[in-house]
Amino acid sequence: MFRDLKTYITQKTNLQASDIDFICGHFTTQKTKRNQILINYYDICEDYYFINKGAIRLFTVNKEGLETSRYFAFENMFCTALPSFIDQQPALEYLQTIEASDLLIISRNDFYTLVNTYSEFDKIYREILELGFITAQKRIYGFQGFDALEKVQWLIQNQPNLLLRVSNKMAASYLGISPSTLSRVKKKL
Amino acid sequence: MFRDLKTYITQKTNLQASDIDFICGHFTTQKTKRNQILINYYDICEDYYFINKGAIRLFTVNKEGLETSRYFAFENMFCTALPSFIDQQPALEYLQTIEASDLLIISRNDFYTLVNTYSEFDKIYREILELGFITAQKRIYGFQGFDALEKVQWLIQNQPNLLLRVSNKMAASYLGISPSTLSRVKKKL
DNA sequence: AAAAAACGTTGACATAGAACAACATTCAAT
DNA sequence: ATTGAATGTTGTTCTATGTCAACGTTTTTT
Repeated sequence: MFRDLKTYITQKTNLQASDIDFICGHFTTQKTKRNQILINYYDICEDYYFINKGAIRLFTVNKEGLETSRYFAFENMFCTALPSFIDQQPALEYLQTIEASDLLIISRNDFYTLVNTYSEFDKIYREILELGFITAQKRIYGFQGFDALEKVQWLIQNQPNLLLRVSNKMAASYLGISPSTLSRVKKKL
Repeated sequence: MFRDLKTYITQKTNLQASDIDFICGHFTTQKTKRNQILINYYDICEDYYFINKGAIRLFTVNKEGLETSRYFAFENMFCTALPSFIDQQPALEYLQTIEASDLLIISRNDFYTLVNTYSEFDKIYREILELGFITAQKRIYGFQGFDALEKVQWLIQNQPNLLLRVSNKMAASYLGISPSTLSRVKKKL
């Protein structure tokens, strides 16, 4: 149950097995169906999720009812509506499993307690933030001035899983292009 | 000289004056002219900058020689080419003062030493990362599916300083629109 | 103060990609 | 296995915005 999380923590820290067990003890499990909503638009995010199996999408819906996908997370990744988790403001976005998934869940309180208790766990959080920051940066900069074809090529380079695991529609809304354009571009590759 | 930095740290931590003095002792000062390059494209970023006075732009130049602006920082903000600072890879971007500026500089080594020595300083770094992450997110999501007018309105809402402090050209390259379009859009506001 | 360079504005034109629609295909639930 | 719904594809049309160029204005340099 905690096998993958233990591996994850072991790889990233020097914590002892007993500490890792203690940390894992703060997580509960949840099995979800496909397309199950974990966080709603006006929810204040209270949990951090670790994906044992499955995939999570972060997306929002604009006033015209159009969905835009913000982020996708897969196995062995931590994922949540981080701005809301940090600031405790309404998420203004949805968190949704897009495949039947096995999740490990830790509450915000427990998470920050661990961060403040174990400097090694703090390092994990720091790494998540650093990585999240870099990923977000790359995405901004990768897309700046790119046309549709270049965006798709960038995606294949930088997140090759994504096009294989999610629908064209979702990928298109992640790239900020229309599904038709994505369809046309794919033929040119 | 360290007045603003001391205020900054005092506001964000519970550190004693003596600790704050010790921390400030790791910073050196630098006065720069307008348009002075702090970090070059292939540099590995070794320093963190705190802006006492002035403004810094993070930008890159694509293969066609076109500049795109990535980030602007002003007084009382920390700023660097963070991905390179974190990973010690070539920056692939430039850091440049866009006004005559007074900077405080701390080396990466000293910075991480402080982060690992003072849990309170670690919190500052964590806040920088959290804030950087949220800002980057907001920028991605704020721009997704926005037309030129909406982008400018977003900018006025979220970073009102920016349009006042930087040239149209730089603002346009930050928004991912052409200077002509920005000029036209501004008339409609 | 003069000259040069950079920047901002505006018009005319070109174009990538959105929108819409029709049809084909795949998926998912019973 | 069958059926209905969601997704993917492709053609046509339309629009926002880029590009280019000309001109005016501001800034920088000498």
